Amino acid sequence: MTARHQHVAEDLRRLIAAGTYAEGARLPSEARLAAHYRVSTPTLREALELLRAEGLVEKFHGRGNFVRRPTQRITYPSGAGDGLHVAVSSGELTATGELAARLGVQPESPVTEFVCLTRRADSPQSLAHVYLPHAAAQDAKPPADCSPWGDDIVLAADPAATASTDRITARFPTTDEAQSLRVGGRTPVLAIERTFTADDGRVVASARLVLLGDRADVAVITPITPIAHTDRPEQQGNTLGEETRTG
Amino acid sequence: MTARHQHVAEDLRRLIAAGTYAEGARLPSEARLAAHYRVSTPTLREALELLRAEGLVEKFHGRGNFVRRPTQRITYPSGAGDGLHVAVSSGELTATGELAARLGVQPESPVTEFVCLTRRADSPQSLAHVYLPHAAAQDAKPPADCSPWGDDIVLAADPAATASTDRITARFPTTDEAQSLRVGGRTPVLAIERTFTADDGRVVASARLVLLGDRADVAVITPITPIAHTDRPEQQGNTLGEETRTG
DNA sequence: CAGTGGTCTAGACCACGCG
DNA sequence: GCGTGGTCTAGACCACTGT
Repeated sequence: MTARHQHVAEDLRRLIAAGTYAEGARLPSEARLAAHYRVSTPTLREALELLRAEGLVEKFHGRGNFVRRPTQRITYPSGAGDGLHVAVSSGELTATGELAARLGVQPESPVTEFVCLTRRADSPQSLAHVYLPHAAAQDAKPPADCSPWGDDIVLAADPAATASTDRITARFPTTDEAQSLRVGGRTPVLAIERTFTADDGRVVASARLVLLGDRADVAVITPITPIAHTDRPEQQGNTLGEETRTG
Repeated sequence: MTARHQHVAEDLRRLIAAGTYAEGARLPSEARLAAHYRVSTPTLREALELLRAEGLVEKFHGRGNFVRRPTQRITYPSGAGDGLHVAVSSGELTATGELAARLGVQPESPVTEFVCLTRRADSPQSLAHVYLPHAAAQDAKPPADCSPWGDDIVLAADPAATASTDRITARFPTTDEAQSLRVGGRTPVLAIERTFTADDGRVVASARLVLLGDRADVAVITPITPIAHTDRPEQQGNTLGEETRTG
């Protein structure tokens, strides 16, 4: 814990908190910082990596390290806050095995994909991929304004959707996700696999939401069912196969 | 993307998947691996760091790198799976500002803390801290067997608890959490701040759950309320102040 | 004690961004 | 072209583990 890079990170945190390095400002170059703290460049980079993972700084190749603007946390699903801008794009693809299984359609079926990238003041906040069976997506077009999670798209395409099942986990972003969200590959994200179902259990749509761990929350209210804890796990549906590895 | 350490990591992944390095087996020492791949030790360590973050290997200072046993994912809240062992300990402390605010008690009030560490086959799976106002915890003692999330403890202490509000995010573990869960500080975890409430809205207990991102899921079923997305965020309670920074 | 990982150095060379 | 970050090297020394 008395590692050099920890000390450097600590000092930089202090300076950022004190406002010496203001929000949005560029930090001195890594070479300068390394000279100032009398550490080698890898050590200094390690310190910056810590700050980046904490969401305090943002790096840009060829430009420098910048103090990230403090961001209010967004709370899902209420989507708290103004100033959110959602950019939606759409495309066609054919369902591969996993997606087809989730949607309950034949593999190779045509599927419409909507991608919702939410920003606040140019800072990416969340990324949502919504998958609709082609048939349902007939009259669905990318709305100019929609919720960050694409719920509107699903409801517009198929109002029969009455519930969603979320499977939430924490992981690192894929390369694409990291690029879209403008973070490094080592910033933890909240990943939500969402399945929209109708009353009869039919799957209406599937979505994958990726939120930045340091900018987003998910809020959930659960009724407490005093179930004996020694039960076998048959209480609520999770018929997806158990995974063994994180890929 | 053709970085040396990526190539090394890829090859090691392949060897692990192929069973050349079996589950639980020790990998060759970092020096040997570095020599074999003709890279420097920092580069090789970078590759191992990737695998560790993915949950494929586990490092032990002075002993070596080991292939981690594949672990089934636990799905919360059903707690799917047998073979879970929950160790419970308890203690007393006085509520500091944040905790007192969550529990709705005066700062410096006495609070009973329960810590539940869940393991499967000696592998830590989750860590739960449950906080009960001292008064309610009178007749609550650490049960020999309880749910991994400590729900039982809360219900035993105060059966009035009827709902819980969860605030879920993704982050890195604190030093303590990393130690308890036997992972590095750079493995993403799912952190859940849980508030138990009674019908009248009174806060009964508060809990902090930490799950390993690569070993756990949270499953949530939500009814869809077709709320206009342009609403102001007044729909569901989140009276906690908005945070601006991840600490 | 010997072997292992943990951390660090003082450079080097390459790739990107911007003027 | 110049300054920036991205990656890598070939060592060094320290701390921990087990015999």
